[in-house]
Amino acid sequence: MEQRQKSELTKALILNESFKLFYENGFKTTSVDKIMKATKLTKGAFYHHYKSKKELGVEVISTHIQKRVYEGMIKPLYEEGNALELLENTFSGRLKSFSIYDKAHGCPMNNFINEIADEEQAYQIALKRIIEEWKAALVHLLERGQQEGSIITTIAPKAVAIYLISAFEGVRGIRKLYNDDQILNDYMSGLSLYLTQLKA
Amino acid sequence: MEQRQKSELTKALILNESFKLFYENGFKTTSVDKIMKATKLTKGAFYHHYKSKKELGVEVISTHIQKRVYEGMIKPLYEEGNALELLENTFSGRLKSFSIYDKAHGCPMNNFINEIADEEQAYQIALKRIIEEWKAALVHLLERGQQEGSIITTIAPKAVAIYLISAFEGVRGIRKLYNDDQILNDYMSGLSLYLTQLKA
DNA sequence: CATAAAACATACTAGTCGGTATTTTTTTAT
DNA sequence: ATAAAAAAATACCGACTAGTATGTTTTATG
Repeated sequence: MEQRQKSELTKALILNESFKLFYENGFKTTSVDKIMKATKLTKGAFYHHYKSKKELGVEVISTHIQKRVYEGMIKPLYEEGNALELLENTFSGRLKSFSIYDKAHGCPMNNFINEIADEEQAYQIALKRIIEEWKAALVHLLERGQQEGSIITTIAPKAVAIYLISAFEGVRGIRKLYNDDQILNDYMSGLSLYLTQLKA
Repeated sequence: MEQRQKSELTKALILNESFKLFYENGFKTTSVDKIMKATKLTKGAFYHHYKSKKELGVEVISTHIQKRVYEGMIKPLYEEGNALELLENTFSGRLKSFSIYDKAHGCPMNNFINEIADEEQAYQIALKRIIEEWKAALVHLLERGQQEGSIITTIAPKAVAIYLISAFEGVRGIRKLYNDDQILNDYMSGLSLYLTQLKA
């Protein structure tokens, strides 16, 4: 196989396996050994491609996690249609699409934020970038709704955006404590209510 | 000193120091050694009072953290006065009261939830108890508001309660990514707006 | 085909982890 | 005073940690 291609394939393998392990067991307690055991490669291979575990952590965030949030929560916001319906469909729809596995382990981004964001600026910056991208998409959509007359103009889009993101990330954590979806249903009722009140 | 008193003092010391370290550095990466170094006692003393680190973790949650949430977010909800004002004062007031230290490290409960709730049922149960107590207080207050005619009766108190808790815990995490309070101000605007829309 | 570089493997370090076994010190009850 | 029990200290275990040093194999290029 071509060298460059092989290298990229290996890095992708490491990224995939480490994301999975970070998601299931947390960042700190997932050792480089465990990751490389999952890839069926060795530690030598790891330190050939990454200079440290920290570098891997940042890359997992800025590629894998960023992409995941973008696909699930940001991209749908740029579609056409009624702004409030789009919001409800995106937030509720995402929750409904989660598997038991996803529900039990919460949001990968939120897990990172709460586990390591206060320990290393590099993580902080990479995570902040995702939130900012998400916030920008929400603000854009809310402003569009206001311009189109479907959303009341008395609200500050930025404030609503932060409140929406906060509640979503919050409930993703809280769901971990329960063994059923009641809490998610309550959240979705709460969300629906909130959005209704934004209707012009 | 009386034996029983001394024992309780030592346990309290261990609880205090471990809470602080868990809060600052996380549960998993805070070792028993580090905790006991902070107490200026030894590992032998620790395992005399606790049978495992897990037992300590559960006790930190069900005493220290439970009490902290109760004092800051639950107890104030049972005071007299307009329900919506009480809600705004409690949620916003709490955020405003946080020190830089508190803001940088997020919510101790939320940190535990996101770090270890999916790994051990004992933690899950202890944490769930806090959320349930909080939720019950919110539901109680919202129902009172409805009865008194200050809150619209078209909303489901349980759903609003979960949405309020989720957003609060969510923003406590997200704040970690920033070095200023802008995000908290946005959250508080969003909250204020939300509560206004519940007004009868 | 030779040579260099990239990709990966092996073996190791010094330190940390939760937990245990054993001993010493302190306190309490008689 | 003394024996029993509680509190705490000391020393240790095997497993694990991030990272390094030094090999070997594979691939690209002259």
